[in-house]
Amino acid sequence: MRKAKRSRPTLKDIAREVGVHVSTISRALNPRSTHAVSPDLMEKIKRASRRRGYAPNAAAYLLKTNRSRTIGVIIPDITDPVFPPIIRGIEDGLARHNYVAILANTDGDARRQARVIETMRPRGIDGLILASVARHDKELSALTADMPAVTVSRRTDNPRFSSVVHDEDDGLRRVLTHLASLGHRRIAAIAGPQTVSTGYNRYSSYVRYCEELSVGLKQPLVSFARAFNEMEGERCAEELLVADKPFTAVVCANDRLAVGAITAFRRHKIECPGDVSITGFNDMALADRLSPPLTTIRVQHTKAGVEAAELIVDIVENATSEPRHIVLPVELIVRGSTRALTDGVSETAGHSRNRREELS
Amino acid sequence: MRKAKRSRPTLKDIAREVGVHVSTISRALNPRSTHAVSPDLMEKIKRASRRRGYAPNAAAYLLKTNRSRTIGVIIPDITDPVFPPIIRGIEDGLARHNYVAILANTDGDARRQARVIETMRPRGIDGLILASVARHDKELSALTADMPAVTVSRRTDNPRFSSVVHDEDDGLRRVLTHLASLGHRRIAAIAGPQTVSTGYNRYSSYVRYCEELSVGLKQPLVSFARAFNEMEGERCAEELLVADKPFTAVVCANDRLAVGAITAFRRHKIECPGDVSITGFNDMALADRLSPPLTTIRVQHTKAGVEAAELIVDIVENATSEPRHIVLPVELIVRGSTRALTDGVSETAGHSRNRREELS
DNA sequence: GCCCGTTTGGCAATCGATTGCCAAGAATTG
DNA sequence: CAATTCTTGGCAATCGATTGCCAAACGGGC
Repeated sequence: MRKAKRSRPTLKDIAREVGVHVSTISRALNPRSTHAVSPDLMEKIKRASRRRGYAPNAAAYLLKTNRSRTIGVIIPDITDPVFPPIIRGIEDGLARHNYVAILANTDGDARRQARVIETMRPRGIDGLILASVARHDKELSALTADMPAVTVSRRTDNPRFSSVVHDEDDGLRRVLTHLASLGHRRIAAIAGPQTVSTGYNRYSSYVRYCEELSVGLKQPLVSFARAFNEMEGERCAEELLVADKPFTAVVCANDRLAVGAITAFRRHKIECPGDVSITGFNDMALADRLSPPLTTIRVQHTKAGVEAAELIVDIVENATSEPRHIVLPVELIVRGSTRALTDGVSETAGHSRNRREELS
Repeated sequence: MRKAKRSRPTLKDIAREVGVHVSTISRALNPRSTHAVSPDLMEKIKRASRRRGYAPNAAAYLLKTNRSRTIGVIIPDITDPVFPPIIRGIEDGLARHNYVAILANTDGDARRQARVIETMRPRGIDGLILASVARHDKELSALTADMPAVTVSRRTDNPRFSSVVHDEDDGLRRVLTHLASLGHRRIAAIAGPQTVSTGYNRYSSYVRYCEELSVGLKQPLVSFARAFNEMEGERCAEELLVADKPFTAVVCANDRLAVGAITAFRRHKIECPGDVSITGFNDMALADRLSPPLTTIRVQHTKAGVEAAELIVDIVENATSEPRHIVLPVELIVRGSTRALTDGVSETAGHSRNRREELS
């Protein structure tokens, strides 16, 4: 049973070629133990290993050292346009340190999340990057008890996880200040799921800044989405309409909700931005090509991914224990979906719809 | 130096617990050698390993068997909306067989592609799924000479790769038949990069069906994009306009090119679908929410990913040598970006623009 | 010329699972 | 009852790299 023909060279092969023991080769190639090898031998070994294209066998390395240079990346659903840029950033960041990513989708389902983590664990991943965390998730804490982990784009209430998030609060401040400056005084909201930090934080900030700027409604008009997608955006928009309270603008917890809301309003002949101003959050791909182009908050998704990668690598390599939290600044992008409230237009979205229905 | 406290149980642990040799445990747990273990011992072993939560150490398994149950997935850029659904399909398909995916982006760059393959190889990947291949790529053939590989969504001229692609030809036939039925007789094209099979095939089919249906221009009016993105779509649309030949419709090689074209035409006050009908390809996310909603070809991205995963697993596990090629059917989705040529409108996009310029 | 300290490099155990080979005991047969 | 076959399960080598420990070899000081 001979060795497969084209199999990659091993330490032993290089050792045979140079004429020394494998352990010497190992030490020569490992920066931490270089001192134990004479310079000229060193040179010979380096040349030989380069010539033969030697690369250490990852399995053997992992088996011996328990370090795989592999990070598990867990996201709800890669087809949600928020995640690709994050993942891209993660991969670029990991690649800088010669790490690779194993990816898995959970669809936001805790059972699936448990399954994928258990699939990854025996593969010896060094750590996890979680883009899927809910605010409370004790199971997750148990599952990852012995593993470095950082959350990206979201946070969890477990203080042991490091995190990279966007400045949601500042985003809402900018959005509401912008709407206020356009004259809007009755601003409704389509909030995201309150089980994840983004949904929760954006909603809290909305409430706070509405009050500070006095631009909310007396009895707040908010509809809560059960997911960050267009369908829920449509449903919530309908819900706002049936409340029959006048509003002139709607702050949505993300772009996809905004897209759904615009569609639903349009069905009721309430046009954006003519009859109602709508804002999103994220500045996802194509947000500028929609009709109308979306006024939204641009967040640094790719950067967040890169930072998360750097963070996890640092934790893994330096056994950093103190969790760190990075907050990335955001930017307001004003496009066509928001418009100044003109004096002539006293009618509001909430009312126009009802009047129309009475007529028909 | 004691063993780390919470480290996962190994075969040895289970063996000690049941009171037999590790090799017996191994055989009992491995379906292929079950016959060599008595039923009741079998039962005891299964119970014990389940109770302790035993999972084989992937590194040891890989080291010994050279099988990692890991597939490398190489794509140009995950932030291009075509790829997420493919990747999703791949992961779901792989998960069914207990495989995982390692992901890497190449940005279509051959050097990066070589680098990522060389990063993956020592990790013992069992095979590759390539979404990034160019039509000709001899380097790739060399890099992957000893590795199972399938291409998805694209093909390469190397016949040894299995592939999963969409029926591009039928897509173009449907698009052109649709436009012809709307009365269009001068149909221009924005073709994709001819270095990849999708760009090349779609263009060839466009040429062929234009002729068959006699809906092309006498001297064909085609602009070639250097990449499948909005910017190139804009550039190509401009290029079509300067040619100063009348056309009433533009067939674009994918949705992003179409989006760019619509933007560029609009800049010239040529409205879609009023002045020109435009079609895309892929039916990417949000294609239905654009203005105008895009008439396009829906392809089964997720299915393609799943099929590619099934294919590579089959090749890996059964050492299938005969390459297989799967072609998935496509579907025409008619939306707002195409419109019947009304008799009243004799004016064409190519001309209207010039007249306008003369006036101004 | 002897002793001691420092390099330099080899030996061998180890990580965890797989598997060919062998042996003991059980079962079958004549 | 003896001989033979079958079942069951243990032994030990192996995959490739790492690393603690030990032993030459070498140089310098007295």
